[in-house]
Amino acid sequence: MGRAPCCDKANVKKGPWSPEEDMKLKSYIEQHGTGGNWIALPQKIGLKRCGKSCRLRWLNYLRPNIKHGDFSEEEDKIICSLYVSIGSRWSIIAAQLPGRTDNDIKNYWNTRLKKKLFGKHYEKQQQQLVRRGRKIKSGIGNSMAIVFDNQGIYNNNNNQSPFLPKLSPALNSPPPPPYANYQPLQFHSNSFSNTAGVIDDLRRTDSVLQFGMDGASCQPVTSTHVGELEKVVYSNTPSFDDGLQFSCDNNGLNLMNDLDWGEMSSLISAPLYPSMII
DNA sequence: AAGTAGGTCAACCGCTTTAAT
DNA sequence: TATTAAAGCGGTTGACCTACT
Repeated sequence: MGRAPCCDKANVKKGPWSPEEDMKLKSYIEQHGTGGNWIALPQKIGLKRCGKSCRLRWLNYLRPNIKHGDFSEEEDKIICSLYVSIGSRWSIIAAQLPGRTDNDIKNYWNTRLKKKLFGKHYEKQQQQLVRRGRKIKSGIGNSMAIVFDNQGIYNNNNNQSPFLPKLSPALNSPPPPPYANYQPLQFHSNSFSNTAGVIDDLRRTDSVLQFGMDGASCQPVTSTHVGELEKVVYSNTPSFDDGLQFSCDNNGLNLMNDLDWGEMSSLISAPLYPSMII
């Protein structure tokens, strides 16, 4: 049995809010607050709206100091850098931008910023892939859709976004054997420093990312070492089903546990991410 | 001028998390 | 500690608008 609905669906109004409804909700909340109970609010005011709808309307439109309209260059940068590091956690991103709502930022990202950042080429490729009905694997966390394509590689190297880190020199030259036929992938973080060792087995098992280095078997990764992963990663196994495997250079990783795949994936910068269609 | 395609954004849906009991 | 309901959240939808043919 499903969960009970939060309101009587048959008796609530849906769709756009009228100015009268806005006024009722706004003036009530300004005078009395929400009372800590959105569900009860519409009845008190005499609005035929779901409590959730009232909450959304207030948060996204009616509450004071909401900023609408164009985003500044500075805001763009904040959104992009946060998206790259934490993915689509809009409420967290919105918390860094006073006056902006998560819904606004989400819409802005989906309709404009993504294109601005990734370019038209990326959009077109996505559309073509969908049209061709090819299988797109996008399961890396919830943040970035990664499409594997062993023919038409998307490479943003010559048109790189100012919001993303520069490619490491290694990405501009062919990968060394035995990865000559593999596609370079990139992890990035602000805290790269020295490099040491080689990760030769990196895989996801359930929600835990694991890798082994210098011939050692897979072990879980600690989040404290995430930032130390080296930039260049070569994919050799386009299989998400039983673990995505990479080989890569790394950076002094040794203690490993409790890094979930979402955290890891947030370190992957999609525009630089050549991929393979399976 | 009319029809169509694409873009935008407010609002909804349903799942997850949190808080109260 | 378990259960329940509300709040929070992100993905998706669809109405409206604009640009293009």
